[in-house]
Amino acid sequence: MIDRPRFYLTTAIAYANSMPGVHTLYEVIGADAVARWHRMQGHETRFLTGTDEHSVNIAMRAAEEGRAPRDFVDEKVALFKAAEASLAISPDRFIRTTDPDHIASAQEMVRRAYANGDIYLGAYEGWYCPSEGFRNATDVQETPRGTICPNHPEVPLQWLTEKNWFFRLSAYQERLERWFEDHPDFVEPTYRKNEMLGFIRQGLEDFSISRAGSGWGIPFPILEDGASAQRPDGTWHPDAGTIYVWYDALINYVTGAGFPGDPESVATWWPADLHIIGKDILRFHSIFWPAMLWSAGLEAPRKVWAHGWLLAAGGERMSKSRGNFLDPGDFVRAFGTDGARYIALREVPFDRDAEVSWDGFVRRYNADLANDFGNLVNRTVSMANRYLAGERPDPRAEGTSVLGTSWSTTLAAVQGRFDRMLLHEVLAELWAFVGDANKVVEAEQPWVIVKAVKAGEEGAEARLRGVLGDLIEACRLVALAAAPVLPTVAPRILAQLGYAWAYGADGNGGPALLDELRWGAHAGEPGQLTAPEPLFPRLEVETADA
RNA sequence: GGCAGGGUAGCUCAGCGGCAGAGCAAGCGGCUCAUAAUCGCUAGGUCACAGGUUCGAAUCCUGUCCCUGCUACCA
Repeated sequence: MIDRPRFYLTTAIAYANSMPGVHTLYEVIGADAVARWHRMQGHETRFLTGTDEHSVNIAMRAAEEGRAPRDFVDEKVALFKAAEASLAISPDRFIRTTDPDHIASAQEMVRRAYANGDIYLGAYEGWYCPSEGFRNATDVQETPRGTICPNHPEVPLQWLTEKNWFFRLSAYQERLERWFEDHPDFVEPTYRKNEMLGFIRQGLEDFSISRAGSGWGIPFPILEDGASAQRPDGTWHPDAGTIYVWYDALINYVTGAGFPGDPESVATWWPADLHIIGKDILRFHSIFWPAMLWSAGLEAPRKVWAHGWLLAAGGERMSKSRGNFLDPGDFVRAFGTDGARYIALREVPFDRDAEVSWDGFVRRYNADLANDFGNLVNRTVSMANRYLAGERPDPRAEGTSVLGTSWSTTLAAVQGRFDRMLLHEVLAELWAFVGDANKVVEAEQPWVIVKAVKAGEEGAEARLRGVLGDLIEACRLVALAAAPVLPTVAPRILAQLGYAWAYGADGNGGPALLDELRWGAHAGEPGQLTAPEPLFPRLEVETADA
């Protein structure tokens, strides 16, 4: 048990069938910023992300390359981990659905649902592609030659019936409606919640949770007669089939909390505070998932947040097959770890889709990071070095400083936006304050004051120290408040200002962030600034590529 | 088809009965601490289209045209 607030958040697990794109990592970047925001506040935080590795599709892709599925997904997982490392993503656990504890977890969830009477044998029917398995009715195409699957147009589809286990979702209809009513913030943004409510009210059907055969998946733990499918030698009976990939995938969130082997950990970490997911899988997370949990005697998560998407020019969804794929390697090489994170979270509202472009990214980087903030830190450090020999003066008292007054409203707004998951607005608030600081430099003109100091004018020295103290404090506060988004640059800024960095690489271990974010929190402590060093080198405008 | 959301400056968007706004991009000027930076000013709009309600409509109502999302087992 822990004695401080805990926060358990997850991303969706990424489907390990190809290399990651920036549009996929956007969700992880956002979740990482939220995780760091909680860690820096001193909350006991658990941030789970990972990969979804089973399914007929993945087995097929591996077979196309003549490789074993495990070998195939290992390679994809390495690509995801490398891309996340380059973006300073800091999961407390990177979970894979092929992990042994997850396999045990998914099987236990099936057993519990069975014991609760929520699982029964039925027949699943649909269009079956010999290469890809059952296909969604909306994905198949009618042609003169018959019904085909777009990925394998040469092979006619068969209408097949398969004996499967079904989950009694219909039994949870009323409870789900009540849950949505009693927890109006369960799904956000609100318009997404309304879509889900509409779906529930249409009437819920049971869904299949197993597939026949011992393919690439977690062995279904129960035989048709209800007996355990595990054989004396520990292997699983192939006749039991496998757990259908959705029933497998969602369960990673309880595995990550320690289910089922560590009840104390589950008591600490479940229910999750937040699942951050894409809008395309909201139904599974907000309707199927709570029902699955209730069936197993567990609580529903506290919040599901459906974020928007990065769209290419013309509003097209980004994907590798459309050729508008944005490679995370190019992205990080161009903008740096922190620049890439900032741009992604600033250019795309966290609650909506947005069209993005390489030119837009460059403009945003130059305007916000190189010019407004990077240059503010640079000119501030430079002036303190030049005019005060690098000694750090205190800021003026909050009530007597324009910036001190402005900061109190900024901080309140930042907190509110963070708590409502509006990460783009968090940054907009902070950068409005950066603009205030740049205006203060022009209004007070330290280079004029310093001449008055040299002329021995009374009060000039105090004025100079006051202005520079305010500017240094403004830089410290913005760096700290933006640290969840700029985790590697923030410590460098504090170092230039003569402050030690008190937090670990993942944001854990330092003083409570909200104390640090008080105007003048370190007044009276002597400090020495270092030589100025550009943080975000300005980029030349490039023509669109990537 | 049904339900929901949207169409406002070159770009991204805010405003949602009371003088059309912000940021970026563009042009001009100031300043020199700074990363060709920054500060100020300017320009830029049939608020998708047509009708209606109102003293007054980007905002409310009706219709039309576009765009997007949801409408169950690819994940």
